[in-house]
Amino acid sequence: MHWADFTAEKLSKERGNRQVACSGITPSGEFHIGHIREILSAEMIHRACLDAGLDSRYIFIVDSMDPLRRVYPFLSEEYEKYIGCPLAFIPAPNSDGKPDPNGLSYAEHFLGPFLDALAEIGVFPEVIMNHETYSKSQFAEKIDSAIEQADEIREIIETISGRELDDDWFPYKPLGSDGSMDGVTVTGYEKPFVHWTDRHGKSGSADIRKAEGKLPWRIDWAARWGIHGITCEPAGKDHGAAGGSFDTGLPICKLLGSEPPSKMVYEWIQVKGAGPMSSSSGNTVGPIEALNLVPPEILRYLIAGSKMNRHIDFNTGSALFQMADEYERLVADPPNPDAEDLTKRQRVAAITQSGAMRLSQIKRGGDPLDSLAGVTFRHLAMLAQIKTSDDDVWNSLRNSGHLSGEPNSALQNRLERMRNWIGSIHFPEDARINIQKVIDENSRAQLSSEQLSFLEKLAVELRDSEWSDETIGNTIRMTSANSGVSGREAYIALYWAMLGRSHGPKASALIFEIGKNAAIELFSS
RNA sequence: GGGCCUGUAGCUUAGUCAGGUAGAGCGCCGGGCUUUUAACCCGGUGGCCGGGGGUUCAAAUCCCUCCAGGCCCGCCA
Repeated sequence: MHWADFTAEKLSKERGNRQVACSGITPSGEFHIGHIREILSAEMIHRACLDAGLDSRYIFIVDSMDPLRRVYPFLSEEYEKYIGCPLAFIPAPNSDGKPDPNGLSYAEHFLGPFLDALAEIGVFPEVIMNHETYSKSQFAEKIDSAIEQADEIREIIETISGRELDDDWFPYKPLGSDGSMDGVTVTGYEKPFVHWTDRHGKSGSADIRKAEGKLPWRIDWAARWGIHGITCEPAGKDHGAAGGSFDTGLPICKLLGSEPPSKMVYEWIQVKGAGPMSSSSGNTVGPIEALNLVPPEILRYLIAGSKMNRHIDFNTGSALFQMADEYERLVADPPNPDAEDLTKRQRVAAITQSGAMRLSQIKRGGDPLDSLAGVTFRHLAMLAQIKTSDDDVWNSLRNSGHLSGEPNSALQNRLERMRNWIGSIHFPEDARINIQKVIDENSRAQLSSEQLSFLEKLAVELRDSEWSDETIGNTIRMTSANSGVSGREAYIALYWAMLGRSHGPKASALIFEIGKNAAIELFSS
């Protein structure tokens, strides 16, 4: 069974009909591909719950109340003064990394493009800005409860995480006079006010019914489970470590009077750049960038097709061919769990694969066949490189029998992404078609004298040839017959001459794209 | 130091939770398509399931142990 369906079944038994799946991310900077797993793990479980007939919601909590922790490399020094301030209350950086007082908040700034990317992969969460949950007083009861039971919570955190808390530790962090929660000391509590003095010597009171402070992370997380009735929240492996925030969250959530979701941990996505630059610069791949290269259903399949506890190598190099082709193959020839002659294992595998395919669809319940491009990624990569216009690509596919009529949106989408990919540093070099200007020494060494004379003759014949795919093909055949080289040898010679390899895409189409003068120059060189 | 995960064919892996004769894709090899779209079709090669021990009629699967690799653990989501 697919992990999402398995989880849905488990949730149904444990928590009944009403389910709330949740993701949570701090918008401290650009979102990256790893966040896609956070989102999709929960969203796919949500979909599986719906498919199982459960009443399910999917919420995405944006940790907008979290403070800016440090001045990140993409920020200017001016952000120094905002350290410790909630991301919802400070200005977003402009293109120079300077605070832009007229723009969006820091949190919104980074969230917007991410939500756009999510829409492209068919994810439409209920977005909850955590600072609003604070300002709408929804945290108040939990905060009061946490303060009243501060000793118990301290005990839980110290015992389970093995961490020693300071003597002045308090389960609520008020904002000081400058809006920062750094350097603020709690001096007392009179419901609903937490009294404080800050590092500037000023004192004041934070109303727990407003966004004037927040719970520390470990308590915040535990509290929100209860506030939103969350039944499932897959967490990154960093939370999953023994004594981590998941482990302390479970008892704290109960202490605050709610039932926590059961622990669920997903592995991380690692970016192994195929391009030479990514290893040195170490830059991450953003979801928007990823979507420019990878068709959305295939990005979903990356997550759906991997078990939660396995790390994923996000590879925009040659592995992308493999992943895309695997998806294509599955859609074209779907596994049939009902087939008679399957062993138990094969049946389980078939069910799992069907689930992965179902969950990979952009639209829930969408027909996988609608996402069938009908061409392998590798083949499309070749055509995209030798055909400059999309119409020529479609024509070529019609000629080869891959396409009848007009391309569907999935195929158009694939080609668009493919062109982006080819234009990027991520496209694998060995798939790149580099047409030689002259026959290099290495290629020449591969060729017999007959083959070389064939090329010379071809150059002459082409001079008077009409410039069409078909005519060029005929000219090749005619010339090879006249030169006494076999068809096979002739083509091999052409590929060595054009590409420096023994194989390649259809030669006549390639010569057509090279153009008459360049081709003649090449073959007579 | 604490903990998690992984180790199955040359490569990527399914199957491990619910034990029942090791599956797939890629690659490779051979053949076909009346002489090449990196296409397509057919067939084939290939694995003491990391090592060892235990439980069982039966172990890739459960238990113990060892080896190897990856990762997480600063109130930091």
